[in-house]
Amino acid sequence: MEFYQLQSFLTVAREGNLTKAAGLLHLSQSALSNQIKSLEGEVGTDLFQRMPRGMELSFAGRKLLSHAETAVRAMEDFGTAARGLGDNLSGRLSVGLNTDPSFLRIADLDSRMGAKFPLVDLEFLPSQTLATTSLLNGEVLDVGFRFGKSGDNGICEEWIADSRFPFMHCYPVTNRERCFKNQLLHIIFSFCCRKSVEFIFLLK
Amino acid sequence: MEFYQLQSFLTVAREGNLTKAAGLLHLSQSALSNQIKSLEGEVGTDLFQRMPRGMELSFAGRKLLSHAETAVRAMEDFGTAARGLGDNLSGRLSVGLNTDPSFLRIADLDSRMGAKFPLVDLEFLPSQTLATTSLLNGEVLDVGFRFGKSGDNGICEEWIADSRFPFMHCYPVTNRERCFKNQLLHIIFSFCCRKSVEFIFLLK
DNA sequence: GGAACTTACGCGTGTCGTAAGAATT
DNA sequence: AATTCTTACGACACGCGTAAGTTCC
Repeated sequence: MEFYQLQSFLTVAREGNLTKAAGLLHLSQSALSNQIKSLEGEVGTDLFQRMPRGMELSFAGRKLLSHAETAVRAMEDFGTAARGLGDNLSGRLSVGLNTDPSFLRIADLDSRMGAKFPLVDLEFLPSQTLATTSLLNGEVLDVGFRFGKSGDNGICEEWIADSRFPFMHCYPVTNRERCFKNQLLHIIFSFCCRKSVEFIFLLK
Repeated sequence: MEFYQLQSFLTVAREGNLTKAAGLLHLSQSALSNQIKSLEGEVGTDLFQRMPRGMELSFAGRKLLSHAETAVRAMEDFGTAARGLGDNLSGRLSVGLNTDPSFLRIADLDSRMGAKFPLVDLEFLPSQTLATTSLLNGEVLDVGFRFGKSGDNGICEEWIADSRFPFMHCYPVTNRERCFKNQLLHIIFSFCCRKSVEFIFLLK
């Protein structure tokens, strides 16, 4: 029984729909379906009733929902506490800009990052929407903006135009070597979350 | 950042010693070392000071300890709540006995299991200590007692002679098909935990 | 030498995504 | 036909253990 399973459980319960939940979690339907099934296996009971129109919490699911919520909140608290004392972060992070920096409010991002993380060196490079993907794959960029979906697999996309932008769920980079950058990206995501822009934040 | 990492963090912090913690968690030194290092990577700071005599919590580690404790407790609460409503468990579980059932207090175990899980069919089979391992591997037994260590890899052993028997940590079976039996084994473990016996409970 | 942790490396399990299947509207 | 969830399957990443390497007592 792992953290990600409980997160998935909550998301599916909240959305009442596996497909939508999978989208929010940046997961395929089948992967999420398997996660839930595996959790149900460990619990020993079904957590959802499979309806023709989606997933509805079962009796056991309703019973366990609050426990799952507190557990997930506690885990997230650990994460934020950890990130809170990471003020000694340092390093370089290359950000690709596909359009006018002022439109992307880069100055704002830069100053807020600089205030909070003086040792972090943000490097901004121009990168056309169509070039961003390959620059990410070539390790030239760590992260970048683009217009519209890329479709490239292995790259995590975040709509920053959507008001319900789930930046709590930006955990695409899991390999150990990138842990450092992961944290910075967490922070950048939280800065970049805004409602009125129609591009995508890319992360390999 | 996953549940097992926080459990490991707590155990190492409590023991102040990676080797001993690895034993309690049924893990190799190196695996645990990697877990801690990976967690430190995500957190962005060292959690321990590596002393010649063991691991000592760093400043950040002390700061995060309480958060980790509440998170782990919350996750465990979820697990116990889940197991609490699993009273409709049913199925068959084969238990190998290497010696006198009365010495193993099998009647006690059986009656308590029967009271709590009337649909669970416990099957007790004789199995010499030396035969138990192969019977487990041959899927004849699901679990069995033996004297002393087996040394067979892929089989999880639990000392039930030790008063500090960590039956909170019996999570060796992870593949999906065995989830059901996993739960029963959890329960059996909690029943079998006693202080004055000198054999080992085997679990493939 | 012994006890501690880290690093290197091959292996296996589990999770992922793609794609096809089943059920319902 | 469209939407939903499940199943099958190949692929890859991650965590594991063994064993060698380092450091300190």
